[in-house]
Amino acid sequence: MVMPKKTQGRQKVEMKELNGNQRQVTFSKRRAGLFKKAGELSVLSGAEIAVIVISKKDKVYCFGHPDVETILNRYLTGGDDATLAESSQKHVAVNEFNMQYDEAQRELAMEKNRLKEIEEDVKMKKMTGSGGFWWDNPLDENMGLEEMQHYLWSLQEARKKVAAKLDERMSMRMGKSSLMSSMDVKVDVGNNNFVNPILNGGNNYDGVFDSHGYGFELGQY
Amino acid sequence: MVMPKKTQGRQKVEMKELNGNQRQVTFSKRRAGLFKKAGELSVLSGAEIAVIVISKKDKVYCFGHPDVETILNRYLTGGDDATLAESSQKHVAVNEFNMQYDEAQRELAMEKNRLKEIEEDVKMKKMTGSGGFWWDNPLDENMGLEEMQHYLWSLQEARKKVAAKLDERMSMRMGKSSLMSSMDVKVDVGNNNFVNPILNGGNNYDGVFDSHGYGFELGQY
DNA sequence: ATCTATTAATAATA
DNA sequence: TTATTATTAATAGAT
Repeated sequence: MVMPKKTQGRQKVEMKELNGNQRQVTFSKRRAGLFKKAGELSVLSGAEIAVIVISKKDKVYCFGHPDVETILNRYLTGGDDATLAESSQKHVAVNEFNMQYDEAQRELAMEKNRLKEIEEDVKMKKMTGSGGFWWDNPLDENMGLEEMQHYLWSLQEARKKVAAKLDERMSMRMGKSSLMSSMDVKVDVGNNNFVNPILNGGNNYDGVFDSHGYGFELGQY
Repeated sequence: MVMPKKTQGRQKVEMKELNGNQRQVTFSKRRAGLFKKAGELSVLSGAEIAVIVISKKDKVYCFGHPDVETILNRYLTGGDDATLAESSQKHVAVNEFNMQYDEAQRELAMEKNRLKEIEEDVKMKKMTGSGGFWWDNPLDENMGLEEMQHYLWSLQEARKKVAAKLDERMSMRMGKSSLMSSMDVKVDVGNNNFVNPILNGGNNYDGVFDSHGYGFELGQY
């Protein structure tokens, strides 16, 4: 006797923004999962971790071990006994990483497009069966490839130049940036009403998180 | 013929602090997993998420969408910040693109291998000095640099604002300021001696400093 | 909130 | 570090 399956089980999910109830449910489930993962990583590796999630409705949920504030402080100042100078260096470097990362994005996109063209070119040439492979053809028909090679080489050179100039410019500009300007920022902490401690969902992990006393959330979704 | 199992497969792991190499490996793997989860949750639910991880050796790793600073600011102020929003909004689009970075990274790796094969077959062809292509134009890289510089500046400003507010918060909580004085510290950017920020994988992507799409790492574990 | 059938993450291994 | 693969863990869909 064959019992019909009770559910289809987990289905593969596209990584695109969900809507309506599905988004709500997924948000809750995965947020819980994320906090659990953070807690586990913290325990297993002894690392300090803070996770801040702000829903589309501006509700704030967060996890932190030992607690969010401490970690943010360490993040902003660069660690235990680090000076701000050091931390600033780190931040600048981090930003450099990000920028180079963004650049890499463009490169990636371009390379992928380039490849696609090449692939199609190859496919077409092969299908025509004009005798020999496409890369044995005269130069004019190889232009795509030539460009590609040149492009790859250029990319390498450009990367080096950008890295060098970026470093150079940062030294010049950032060296004299006004740090005090931010002191004018108005601080408004009046509307921070912390509420109930986290308890990431009703899963069996409450014990661990609660006993450690880390994690809490602000409001509800 | 029965082949002995190659591995025992994943084993359930006790939730206690690991040591030595095992901790190192687990930290890397799970940290990557955590960042990936954060990115997925961000995409699926449209939430803004920041994850900060500080290893036992005080190395800072973080993930943020749209970026850490913006989220910390929102967390600390409990509201939207027009100035911040504006400065980081520009990169939201880029970050959206970053969402698929992990995947794209693998695709790129594969495509690069294919490229290498192709190149192998045309290695003999000479590079004709055709007069240069658009990507050889130095103006392009300069423009990118300007954009990056602006972004860098924005993030720096954002960081300072966040730092000021966090300090206020810490003052309230602990009755003393831990950051205020440090705001005077001179920032020496020219000295950042960052060593090879590991890239994910043995791919040739020197410009990429994070394997999760939208985060970045500081140093090594 | 619960219950499975699946997919996804990852511990062990090479 | 990177790749494989056997398992465990997370979770999508349905109740």
